[in-house]
Order: sequence, then structure tokens, then C-alpha cells
Amino acid sequence: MASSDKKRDTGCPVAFALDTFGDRWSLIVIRDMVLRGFRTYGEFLGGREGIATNVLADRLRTLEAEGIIARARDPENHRKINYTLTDKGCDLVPVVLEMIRWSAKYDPGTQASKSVLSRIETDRDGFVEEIRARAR
Amino acid sequence: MASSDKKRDTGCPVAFALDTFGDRWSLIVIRDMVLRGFRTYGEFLGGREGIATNVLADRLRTLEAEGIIARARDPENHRKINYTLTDKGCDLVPVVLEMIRWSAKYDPGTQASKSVLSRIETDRDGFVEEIRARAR
DNA sequence: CAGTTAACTTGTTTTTTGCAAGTAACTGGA
DNA sequence: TCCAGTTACTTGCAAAAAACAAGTTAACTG
Repeated sequence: MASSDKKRDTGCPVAFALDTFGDRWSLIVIRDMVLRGFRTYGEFLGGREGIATNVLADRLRTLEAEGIIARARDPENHRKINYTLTDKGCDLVPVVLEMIRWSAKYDPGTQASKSVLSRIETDRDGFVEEIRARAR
Repeated sequence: MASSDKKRDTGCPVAFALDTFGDRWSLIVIRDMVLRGFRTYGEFLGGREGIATNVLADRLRTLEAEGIIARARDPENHRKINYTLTDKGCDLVPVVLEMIRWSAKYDPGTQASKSVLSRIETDRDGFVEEIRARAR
């Protein structure tokens, strides 16, 4: 069914990581949570990248099954479902930050924010902690 | 044609990174270069993950086009082609290392090497420099 | 110069994605 | 309380990519 089935299971940590979130969309969803504070299906769908509805549903399902995000019905509005990063999900932030560093260096058209970039260099751990705190 | 066509081009560094190497195989090839010292098509093909021949050829082509790896005919044996990481490719090592850290923490069956793990924590920059030196 | 090795290509099938439409549960206002 | 709108999805189909199997070509090796 979902992308979780295609596990290589070789014990290699790089392969494990790629099997878990190494596709075109999982980290986009995580980025939206981390950098943009998105929480709902509708917000993820409205992002500039244009993820397809079925793919988004599949990724949310898979990431939840993997324990990277948590799914909870909004108590104020029972139509809404809030997705948030778990601790396991927050631990992915360093991976995302390294990607940002790399792209900022090599994408001539990068729009990487100066403030994020400088926090990566000068206060990385504090930055990650802040994101972790916000997820709760 | 290759995976380089499907660029989202939103300026977002995470999207740029994913468009460049965020697929099931690109980082496996890079890992093989970094951690296993592989250089040839045959070596990549023989890895435990079992990449398909056409997919491998496509990834090598694409990664070269993106300037992440360099392709050079072996002077000793003109059948062989040596693929090596460029500086741009070496700059991806931190991303790989963060993936390794994450998987080591969360994959119960991880085979992440203790020595790599401890170098990530205690001498990360030296480790990256060593890889960079070896690529030349 | 015949056999082998290395790096691929070319078809074909299977899986995943992308796109367009629907649906079901809930909400807020008349 | 009914009804339009919101929210989170599902379903079906076409297109793209990956996996699988089988060549092909060029260069070494005995």
C-alpha cells in the first residue's frame, strides 16, 4: 500500500532513513510543519509545491504509522485534524537543516531565509530546541 | 528524461535539495562513495540494496549533470569509469551523517558503525575533511 | 583472436505519481 | 432544523518512473 512497504531492510542507516522519509514529499510535509507551522491537511495542500491529495493522504498516514507525526482531532473544531511532529519527527530537523545549508550554498535562486541560515551556524541546538518546544 | 526535469523551482531550499538528490537511490550511491569507497558502476551495482542497471545509469548521469559527482575513465584500464564526489558532492556528507544519526537512534536493527557514530559526535568536521581529501 | 569484463541500452511489466472528481462528517448561520 | 460551506479525505484513470530481464558495445587478457 504505502511507501513503508518498500523497505530495503539491509541495516544500513542511510537506506533506513531513505526508506522512511526519502521520497519527493515526506520532508516537504515536515518542512511545512517545522518552518511554516502548518498543522492541517488543507494547509499542506495549499503549499506552493502542489502535492496531490491522494499522495498527501498517503504520506500523512505513513508518517503517522512510522511515529514521525501525530494525528489529533482539533477539540475546537471536530472537522479539523492537527498533525504535529513527535520527538522522533523533531529529531529529523537536523537533516532538514543540513539540506537547507547545502541548497543555500548551491542553488543560485535560493530563497533560504538569512535568519534561519544564521541560526543554523550560530545557534543550531537552540533552534532545534525551539522547534521541539513549539511542537508541543 | 532524468530526474532533473521534475524541478519544483519554488526557491525553497528543502524542495531544491529533494529535487536534486531526494529520491530512493541518489544518496545510496553517494553513501557507497563516502562510506564504502566505491567508484565504479559495477561496485554500485553489487551493493546489497540491488539498484537496477537502468536506474543506476540514470542516477550517475543525473548526479554528474548536477555537478555532484565526476566521471573519469580509468587511465589504467580504459573499460573502467571512476565516479568520484566533487566538492559539491562532498558538501552533502553532513546530510548523510545526520541521516545516520537519526537511523542509529530509531532503527532497532541498525548496523550503523560505532566508529562512524562516534566520529560524528566528536570529530565531525575532521571526518568530513577526511572524506573530502579521499575524494581527490 | 576468442573469451571475459565493464558499462551501459532497450524492451516490458509493475509500481508510484499526478490529476480530476467525488464523498462523508462536521459547522455555523438563517 | 435545514442548508451551504469547510475539512479531510477516497476513487478512478492516465502518465511517469522503477524494477526486471535481456541484449549490446568497447576494451582488456591470455
